[in-house]
Amino acid sequence: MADDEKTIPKQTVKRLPDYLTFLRGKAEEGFTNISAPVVAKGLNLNEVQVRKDLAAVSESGGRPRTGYLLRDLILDIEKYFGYDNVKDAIIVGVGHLGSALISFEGFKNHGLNVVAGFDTNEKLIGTEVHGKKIFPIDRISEICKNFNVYIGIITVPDEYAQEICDIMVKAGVLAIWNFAQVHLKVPENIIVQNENLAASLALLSKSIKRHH
Amino acid sequence: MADDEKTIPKQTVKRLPDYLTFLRGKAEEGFTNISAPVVAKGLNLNEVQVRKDLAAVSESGGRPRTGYLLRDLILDIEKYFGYDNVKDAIIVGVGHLGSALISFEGFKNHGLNVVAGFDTNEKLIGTEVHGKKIFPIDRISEICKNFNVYIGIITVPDEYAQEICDIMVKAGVLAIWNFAQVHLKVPENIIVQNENLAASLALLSKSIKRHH
DNA sequence: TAGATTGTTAATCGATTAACAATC
DNA sequence: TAGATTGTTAATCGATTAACAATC
Repeated sequence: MADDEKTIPKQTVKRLPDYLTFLRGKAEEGFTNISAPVVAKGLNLNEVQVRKDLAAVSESGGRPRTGYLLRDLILDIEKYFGYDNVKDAIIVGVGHLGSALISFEGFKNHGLNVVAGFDTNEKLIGTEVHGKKIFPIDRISEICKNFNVYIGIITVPDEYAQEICDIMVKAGVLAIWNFAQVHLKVPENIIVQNENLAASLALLSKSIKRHH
Repeated sequence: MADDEKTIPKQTVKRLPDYLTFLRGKAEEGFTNISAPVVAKGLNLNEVQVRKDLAAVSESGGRPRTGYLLRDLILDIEKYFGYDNVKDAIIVGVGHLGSALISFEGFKNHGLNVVAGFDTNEKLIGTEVHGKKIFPIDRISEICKNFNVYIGIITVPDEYAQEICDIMVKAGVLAIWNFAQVHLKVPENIIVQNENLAASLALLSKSIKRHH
């Protein structure tokens, strides 16, 4: 079987979602074509960088003078991320952050679907939060396996994060999005992405210091 | 006045919050010393990289064989980020995500303090969400100026994000943490950090594809 | 045609990793 | 002393930017 997917540089992959958001906005405004220089200006990036990024992901390429067909370009990026087949995820920990994420509209646009929430809180179990059912922790494995869920989101307090992580791994979860401020120990083949919100904000506030 | 702060590479700065979280955990476990190889193993990073990172931020340096004094190292990182003087921030948009962030415990550990929330919802105005008062949008400027708030968090629906951004800039906000999926237009001197949660999750789910 | 834009090759830049001497 | 660890210099790697020919 051919490896028909070009290897796209890591940094480029990180920028693709931003391009996608920007391009979708332009499409809504009624544009049908878009050029690299316009995208670069809009997102405050280097022109050549954008050109290379778009070239890397675009199947049909752009045309001198007119640029890219906006619709095709959007489809190419969506295809790269596999948005054609929606992926399911579970959220464990339906506190403030967890329930905010359950209801997060933005996921839809990126081919993601939260199928269920899990919590230890008896009052929550059996109820629905923003239309998603909440189950007890001990049903994680069963539900993940039945519904082929490979993505887990951890929004429990720090001290329970590792425990939940272990349960997820046993349940067949392959990728974990971790909001707890804990470094999770996982087998080699499992991918963990730590979302340290406080750290992000700290970095932002740090950047003020320099200018001020 | 001396530029007594070494310029630390951008990528190193990004890792510092992770070191901090890890080191604090080790301190709680009762360790008094820590070496670069231990940190590297714990966070799955290259040993030399950690050594360079720690050397960049540590004032007193480490010692062969014993490593760094854990307490000092933590203080050095905290000092670098300026955690000695807590910084205030406001949140505009007290929906699910906004109210989750208001209550987010993690901010404390990073020298950040949310002083107030703002919303258009009449039912919310005047109430408290997790102990923070909610004000109407038209009081953003007054409150930011009175309390010297330079950090703004945007958690409103996409279509209002630019409008809120403009109000913040006029109110003297210097750094904006944007959760809306919109590219904000700001003057040159204002820093915007986009937190595209859906995109992060998309990247994570993408990484599964490769291994699976 | 003239000019804007693409795609690509080459040059630069910064970050990571390797190698190693110095130290306790 | 032997061995682990630091700090630093050099080599490698990857990403960004510059330069430019090809194209419509």
